Amino acid sequence: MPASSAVGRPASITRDEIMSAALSLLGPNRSMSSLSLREIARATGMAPNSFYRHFRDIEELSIALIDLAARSLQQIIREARERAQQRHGSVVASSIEAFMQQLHEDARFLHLLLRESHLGSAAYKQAIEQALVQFEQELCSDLIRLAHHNERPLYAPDLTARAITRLVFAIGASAIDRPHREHARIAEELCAMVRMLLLGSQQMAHLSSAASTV
Amino acid sequence: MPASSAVGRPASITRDEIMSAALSLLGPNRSMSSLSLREIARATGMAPNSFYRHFRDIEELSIALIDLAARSLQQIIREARERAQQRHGSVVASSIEAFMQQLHEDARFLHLLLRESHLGSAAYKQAIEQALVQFEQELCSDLIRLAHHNERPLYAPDLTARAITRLVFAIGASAIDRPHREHARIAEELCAMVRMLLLGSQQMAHLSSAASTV
DNA sequence: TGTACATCAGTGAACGCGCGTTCACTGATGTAC
DNA sequence: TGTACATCAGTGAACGCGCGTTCACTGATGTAC
Repeated sequence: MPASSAVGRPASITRDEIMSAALSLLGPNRSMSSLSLREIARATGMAPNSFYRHFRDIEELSIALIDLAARSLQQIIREARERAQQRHGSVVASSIEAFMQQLHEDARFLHLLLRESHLGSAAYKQAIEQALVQFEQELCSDLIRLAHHNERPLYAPDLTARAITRLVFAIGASAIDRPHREHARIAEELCAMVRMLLLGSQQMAHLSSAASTV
Repeated sequence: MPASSAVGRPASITRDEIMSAALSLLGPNRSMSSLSLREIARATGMAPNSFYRHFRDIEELSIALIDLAARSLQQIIREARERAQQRHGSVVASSIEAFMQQLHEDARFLHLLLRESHLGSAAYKQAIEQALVQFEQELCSDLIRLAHHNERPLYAPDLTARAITRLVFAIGASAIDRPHREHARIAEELCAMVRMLLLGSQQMAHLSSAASTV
């Protein structure tokens, strides 16, 4: 797998094509770790050994897909938040809405991030964990900004952000197996859960500041 | 796999032995879905085809293991709660403590419940989902009892119980990969997160009852 | 512009391996008498 | 108590299969001249 070079025969199969083919094989009952190299080659329409021209092994492909999925979801949620801020709507509600919308439209990307968090090689798990931590951090700075704006401080914003992220991802993961008509209800419940976390975090900040000023 | 009968040669390999062998193969990088029948037979010390005398296939074994793990964890947490009630301690804190203790001692059972929730066959996923729902229900009735005792009602106790269960399981799942020395900190953080949910739920109950009595 | 050439993307054939599953069997056991 | 027998747990050998990986190759392409 040499670095792309100007000399020699140019590639007619692209990394993207292989990644799309792999993605198309995923589904409610198929995880990345259950895909074989030959299966991916078949879906791409190439000879099995051609795989090696593009990726060292399936793990490398998996990690590339995780990165793609994480960037894609992050972008979608970022856009949703910006739209919400412009309309002075609820940032939390519209993020969750965007998240569930994505789940509805095509679960494959989310599948990757939500349901394979704890399988596979150390490197693979680390790639997913890193993506989650990035979500947490982005949410954390949003929460701090929001808390400042509302004049309602939060207790340990990082912890709060992590709780929200993990909860949304956990509930989202189980929502993939539910029929579409339940998704609206699940999104509402998820909003209520996140509201609990935010209200509770505010309450804890209130309690601990009251204790420290006595 | 006939029902156990009084006639004929009695079994010298037991279902339990096979289940233990399978369990012993699990670990941070091995999930049930990655085990082969032959591998399990090897670990049990039997010929591969003997497997069929005890289980129809690996899925049946997986589901039996899920049931065992769920019952075991449920028992441990039930005991922790009873002990806490006798000592008038925090039911939530001691449940989480018992949970993390179990994680520390032997992650295998928890591994099964926490990390394979969304892989494998429909029947397998359903078995895990059912175990989670049972946890939620048990926690829900505990929360209702506790809320009544404190005279601090909760908003949608079932939703609150689900949020707590899913959050604890999600954080627990990622804790398996962390070194032991971090477990105490993670347990504390988990307690804070659960406190957020409970305080927030109380707050929401308060707000909605205030709204309805105006 | 035309041609020779080096590069390297993609391939067909082959390898050895571990897999799930089947078959016919062996022989230990409890039961009937 | 002793013996013949039916049952059935466990097995050895074999099957065909899909797998990851390797090798030597072909031939399309861009570059140098």
